[in-house]
Amino acid sequence: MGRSSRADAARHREEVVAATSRLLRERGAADVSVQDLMAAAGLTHGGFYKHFSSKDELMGIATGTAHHEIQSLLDKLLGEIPDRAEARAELLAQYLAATHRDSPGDGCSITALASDAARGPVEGPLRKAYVAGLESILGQVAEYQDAEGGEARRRAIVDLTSMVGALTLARATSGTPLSDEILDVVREALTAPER
Amino acid sequence: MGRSSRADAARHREEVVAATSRLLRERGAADVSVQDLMAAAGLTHGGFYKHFSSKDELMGIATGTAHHEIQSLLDKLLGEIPDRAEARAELLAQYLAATHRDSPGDGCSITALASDAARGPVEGPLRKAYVAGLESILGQVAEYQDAEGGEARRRAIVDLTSMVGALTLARATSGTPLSDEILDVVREALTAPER
DNA sequence: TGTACATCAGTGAACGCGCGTTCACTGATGTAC
DNA sequence: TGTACATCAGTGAACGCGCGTTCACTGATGTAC
Repeated sequence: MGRSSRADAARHREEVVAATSRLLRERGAADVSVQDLMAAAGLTHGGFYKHFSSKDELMGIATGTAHHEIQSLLDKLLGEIPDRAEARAELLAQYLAATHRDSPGDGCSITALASDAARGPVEGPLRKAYVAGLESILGQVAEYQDAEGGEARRRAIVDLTSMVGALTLARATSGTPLSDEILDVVREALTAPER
Repeated sequence: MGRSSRADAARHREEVVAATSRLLRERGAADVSVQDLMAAAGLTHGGFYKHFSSKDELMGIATGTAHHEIQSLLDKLLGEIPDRAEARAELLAQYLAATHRDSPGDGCSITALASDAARGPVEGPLRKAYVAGLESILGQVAEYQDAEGGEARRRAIVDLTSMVGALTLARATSGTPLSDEILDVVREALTAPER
């Protein structure tokens, strides 16, 4: 084989992180192996530790990458739709959709990684990155609310918990009629005019 | 050692199922081992297959046991408080509490096992038991609503998704101020008078 | 009630497997002159 | 620009480990008479 150029090595690292960000959301930390992740960049597993100090460290890095991807989408959507209420309705429509339910790999990291964050070690890299990202995303969801300050934050918490709960249950029941029903009912309830 | 009596064997089986029901909710299916579960009944791992055909089968049985435990609690609470609105408020108070967040082992199986159901095989015993229990529990939560028929079901879906989302995020952030904030904000939002 | 024997719950060693991590090695890349 | 050498990204075998599952065995329990 022989040594790769610095540019190639940097590209390999990025490919591994990107693949991890996707597979981590799809399968969870326990079900992605170092071998899988390196293979995603066309490499064998041995060189892993030239890039990362441990699997745990990569889990933290990839959690941050996944969160940043979602934060970009939130920023983009709010930038495209000036009216807050409309932007919020569009966010809910995209979030509580069958497409989102069926592609966790490029979907919301808050929902996809919640159980890994809850069950992993409190001081672990994944948990730390998860919590930091959640705080940021909560701030972004608050900007979608037709309110300011504490009230905007409270509404953001209510919106986000409903979104996470609905997507979580829709995924747990996917393939059954209940799954679509959950998405539809919650989306309609959250966008009902009396709110 | 020698053979155990039928009564002892039946007790052992029950102990293993009970321990699984608890540990499964705490750690998830991948992080409970056959050895752990047998040890909980004071046994060694070898005899496991005298009781169950596979670890997967036990995961399905224990999911059902956990669901039944929650269903009993829901029944009991509704039986004790005649007024539906009061019963619902009490349910929300108990569900969205630090105590519940901190003891997943005897807490809501819908929240605790959602990611195992979502990530496991669609035709696996755990997923099947999970979905069946979710339908039943949804029916019970509908009885807490001040409405009938489709409207009661819709409100139950909204309540349950909020409860699941809030508990999930509170657990993912436990130990931080945000965790308590999520429980408080969602509980207050769901029990606000204008609802 | 007592005896002989079959049953089978539980034991503990063994199996193949995949995991995260380590390491001696290879050889193209990067650097010093 | 060309050459000599040091660097280090990637390889693939090896490590110890815990897993789910199998199995020959033990000996108390359950049953038939």
